[in-house]
Amino acid sequence: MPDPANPQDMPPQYDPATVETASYARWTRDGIFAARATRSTRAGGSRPPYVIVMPPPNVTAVLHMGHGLNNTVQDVIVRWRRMCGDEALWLPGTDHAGIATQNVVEKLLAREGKTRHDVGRSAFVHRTEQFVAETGGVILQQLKAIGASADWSRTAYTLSPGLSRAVREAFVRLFERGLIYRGHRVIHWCPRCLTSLSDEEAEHHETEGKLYHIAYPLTSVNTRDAAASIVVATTRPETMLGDVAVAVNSTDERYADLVGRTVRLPLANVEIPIVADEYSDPAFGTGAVKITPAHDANDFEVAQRHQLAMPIVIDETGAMREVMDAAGRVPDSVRGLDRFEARDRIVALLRDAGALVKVENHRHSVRRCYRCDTVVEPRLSEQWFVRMKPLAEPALKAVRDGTVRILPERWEAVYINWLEGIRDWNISRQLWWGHRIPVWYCDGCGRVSASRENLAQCPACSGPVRQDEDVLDTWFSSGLWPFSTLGWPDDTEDLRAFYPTDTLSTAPEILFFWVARMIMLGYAFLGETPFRTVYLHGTVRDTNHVKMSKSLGNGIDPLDVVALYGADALRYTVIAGMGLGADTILDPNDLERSFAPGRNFVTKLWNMGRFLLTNLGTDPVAELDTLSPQRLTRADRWILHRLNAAIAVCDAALGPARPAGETWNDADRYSGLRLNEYTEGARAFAWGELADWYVESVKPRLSGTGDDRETARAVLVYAFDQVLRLLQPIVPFVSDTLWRRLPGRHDESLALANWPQARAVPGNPAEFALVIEAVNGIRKLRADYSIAPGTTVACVLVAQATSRELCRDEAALIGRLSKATVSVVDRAPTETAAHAILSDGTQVVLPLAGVVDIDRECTRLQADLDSLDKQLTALRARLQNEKFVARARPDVVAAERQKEVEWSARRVLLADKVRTLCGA
RNA sequence: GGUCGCGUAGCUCAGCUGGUUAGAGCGCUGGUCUCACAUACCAGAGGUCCGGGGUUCGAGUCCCUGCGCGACCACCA
Repeated sequence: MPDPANPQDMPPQYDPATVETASYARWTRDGIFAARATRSTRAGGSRPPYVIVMPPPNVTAVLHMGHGLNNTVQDVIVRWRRMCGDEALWLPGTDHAGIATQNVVEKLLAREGKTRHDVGRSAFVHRTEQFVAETGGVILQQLKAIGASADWSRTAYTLSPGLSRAVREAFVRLFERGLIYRGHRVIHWCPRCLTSLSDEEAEHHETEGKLYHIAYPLTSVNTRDAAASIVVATTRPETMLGDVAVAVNSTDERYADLVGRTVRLPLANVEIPIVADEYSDPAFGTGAVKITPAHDANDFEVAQRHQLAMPIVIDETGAMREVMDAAGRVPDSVRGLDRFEARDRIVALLRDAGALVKVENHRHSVRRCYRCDTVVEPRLSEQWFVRMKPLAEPALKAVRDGTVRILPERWEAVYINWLEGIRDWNISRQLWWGHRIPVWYCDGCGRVSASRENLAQCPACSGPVRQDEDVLDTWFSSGLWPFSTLGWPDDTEDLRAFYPTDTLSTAPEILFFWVARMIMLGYAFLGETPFRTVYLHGTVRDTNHVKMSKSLGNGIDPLDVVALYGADALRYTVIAGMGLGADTILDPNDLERSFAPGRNFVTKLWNMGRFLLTNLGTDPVAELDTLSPQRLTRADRWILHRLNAAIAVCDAALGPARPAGETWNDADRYSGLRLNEYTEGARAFAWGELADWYVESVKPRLSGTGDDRETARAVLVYAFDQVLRLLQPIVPFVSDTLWRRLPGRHDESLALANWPQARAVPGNPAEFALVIEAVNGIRKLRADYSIAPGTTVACVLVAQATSRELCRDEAALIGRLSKATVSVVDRAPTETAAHAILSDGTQVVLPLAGVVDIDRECTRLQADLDSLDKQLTALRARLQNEKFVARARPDVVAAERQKEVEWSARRVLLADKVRTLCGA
């Protein structure tokens, strides 16, 4: 059993499995994710609240990459804010997901050969509750496996008693304000789910269909008539059985004298009028449109205008049947047929009757149920609606004036456009699983009562009442989520401390379903926006850019990734690739390749920690502040300076956390939450600077003695500590595990440590850059001349006067990192040699007596010189261009001038070298 | 039909208000098991920045246009 406190027990490869479960258990035990209302500044505490409510996954869901992505985003943000000293709350929960869950349970019943009607409503609901209790919420456990730092003590559920009370309160308040009404309308109906759907739930799909031209014969024919019939065009011939009129545009001269006449509806054998209505577009089809009020929303409106009947000829299952006012319309040979079979049959019948004029191919969009993909049937029925216009006003204003910002910015226009044209929301569903509509009907006096409490009798006449059979759209309860989860409608401490929340992270697909409704309802009930930032991330797709989904078999199971490479590797990979709003492309067929960046980085961090912990020794490590600034070496100053730069990059990428005032100002509005930039900033520092250069440079100092060893240990530990802090939000497991082993940390938790801040660095931090250049120069020469890695070469630095001292001081370090014996001189030796010229003009000279290929070196040098000449010429032309000097930004011009000086100096040296070595 | 986005190295992507010789990771080539790390290190190859116009001293970046993808919205039957 390895001892995690003993660095000797650290294996060279990080093994996430041994660390992650234990880490998470410890975080839970220590309660570090729990937020307390009393600490919020809004409740008299000292910490600004920072709140994210988790988009509740369906209670029956299992984790997929979409969840993995979104919840990692939220976790990174909330962990960042937690370290910044905010009272950070990430509030988790699940959604009862009306249709989705009911469908799952119905499928289970189907396996037993039963339908929900066989078992009855209360038994069905009970069974569903049972199912949810047994299998639901699995996803929340899975989220823990990827490190989600949610406050699980507050886990909410839309169908819990508390949230159900919020739903009733919301419904009744809207009802009392006249914003909820019952209407007889044509709505989208799913014949498979047997429920109505909102406009948003009926998705458009482009479909290759046909446009049928059907002749409706005039009932009486004049000699003046050009034809004995009027031809209508339709994509859905089966609905003709429900036709009540043919509409033509009043401006359409072709049909001017037919208006007011009647035609005989084929097959149904009913006489129907020809009416004039603006709805008919003369340019489409034949310019004459059949009117089927019960099965088309537009036709419904036409029928209302003309006071026509509205016979229903398709039943709720999508089968042809006379349902209402349609007696005799459905021929025997069609009755009972599914609508699509009926279409074929009717087309055949029309063809036989000679009424089918022609059939054209026609591409159009067909709406399908968002849950089961069944083609939706427009259907006349009685539903509950929310009047949206008044609710939309404040929600529009909030985004327009910057109270709420949406990232990426382009979605704001989409949001505004949708809200401006918003239509009433059908909230009733003919389902059993959900919040039953809190409305009671009195058959005695006809009163309709919405009530917070269950009613046993009519409040008006005390007669018997019955509750509405329908349930609410699942998105109705979701819309209350940011405040129902905090205890609304009660005036709770949580609500005061944490509402409004800060950031909502989700996929753009549910901008209308959910985000806009939360904002509208937040204003409706709290008078305030539910959050200040909407962060819309992209979609996870495979390498063919196809959205990952279980049904397509192109998904990646995040738990597989966790098992293979660890949660940190998953998180890092996903976050590093998070361009704002951009899709994430991963290869489900090559997890190794997809997640190597994360796995490699985590291993690198682990090994850096391993080196540090095994080479630190047991002496106490000094605090950086206690060291005299004079003791800092060039490397020390450089790495501390680079750390400052990294912190600045991360801060700029992440922040600002919240608007400076009531609204976002212009500078802040679209900045921040660039998670990929943050990750890259931290990675580049950790790997490219700290590991590659500082750790390498510090090695001899650690095994030395005295003050310098103390300094090196102090700086190394400080820098590593700080970079672990920067990385904690992204890779919490490995960073916390390493951090806890640092001297003096013991039982602290990195998740609660302070976020890094820049500190003043004495002296010139840039000097070390020359060391790096020199090492790179020598390495390049070695590679160019194929000098075996084992051999140490002699090397001369011909230093510029300004950097001579620096080169002398650091000669040993340069030599060690480049495997060379370095000496520093003032003038170039004349022997045959390879060389490189550094940016300050210092030359690296590598004697190659007997080995160097003079011709090759000359060729190389000449090429360098040519290239430099070319660039120098372009640079000088630019500087001599009056317009450039006059119009370019002054700092740009200054930089170009400086460059000209440097390049000229290099050219002199290079030309000199070419002359000595190559003659000519 | 309307609106919007994208097209930069073999792959996935950065490139912020136009201004050095366009970057990273993965992959590839060559070399290293160098006492933290071969899930690593060192060096390298690889780009007409989708095509065509234009604005500008200067365009991957701005404008127009063409091509190719993609998303969202939509009551033309």
